[in-house]
Amino acid sequence: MSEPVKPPTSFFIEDILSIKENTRLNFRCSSSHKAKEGCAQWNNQQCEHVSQSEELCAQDTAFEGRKDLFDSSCSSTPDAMISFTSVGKQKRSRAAFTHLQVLELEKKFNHQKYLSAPERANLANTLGLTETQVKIWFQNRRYKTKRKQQATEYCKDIFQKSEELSTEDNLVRSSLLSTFYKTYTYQPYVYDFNSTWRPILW
DNA sequence: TGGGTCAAGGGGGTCC
DNA sequence: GGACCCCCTTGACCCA
Repeated sequence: MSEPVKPPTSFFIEDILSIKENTRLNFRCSSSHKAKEGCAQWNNQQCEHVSQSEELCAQDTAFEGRKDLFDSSCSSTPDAMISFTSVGKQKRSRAAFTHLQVLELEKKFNHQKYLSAPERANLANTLGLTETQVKIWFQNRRYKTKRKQQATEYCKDIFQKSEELSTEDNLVRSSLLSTFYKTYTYQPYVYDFNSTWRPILW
């Protein structure tokens, strides 16, 4: 039951896309996509962490991407988004873009934060998504980037305040601020951006 | 089982 | 008034 291990080879996104064009019909499907979603999420995170090194990300995931292209268990189209419960009630299901789709979207997003209508149509056609899906993805992606940037700036500000509190009277406050800074890095949305530093839920 | 993630829903604003 | 945007929420899914 041991499969031969294929040595990794280098290739380009264009190569993958050219394969995809030949397998477009297999790219659309409506069956279970959990494994693909997990892979897409992983890839998305990887791409964010190395957003400035797309080639590394591409190489790291391209082999899996090829497997995706030949795998008919993916789901990313509106056709696959509505399933039905036993009582016939419509149940909304979340489309999971393949990591290749996410990779290309991220690549485009790194290049430009906004798409014109023709660019969006072209990208949607290339990736086998609808224009609405591409538009919404870019909207969500911009918002996500903005939130992360806000969190980062807020962390810096708080950390500076904690650094400035060096007198003995402020040791407690300094300690609290430092603690806050550390926790905020991991739970930024618990806190209120708009007012003085305080947890929203306190 | 609670929390994180993410595609999609939807309100409200702007622009042409 | 349609298209697009930001912003926030919802619902499905995954994981520790």
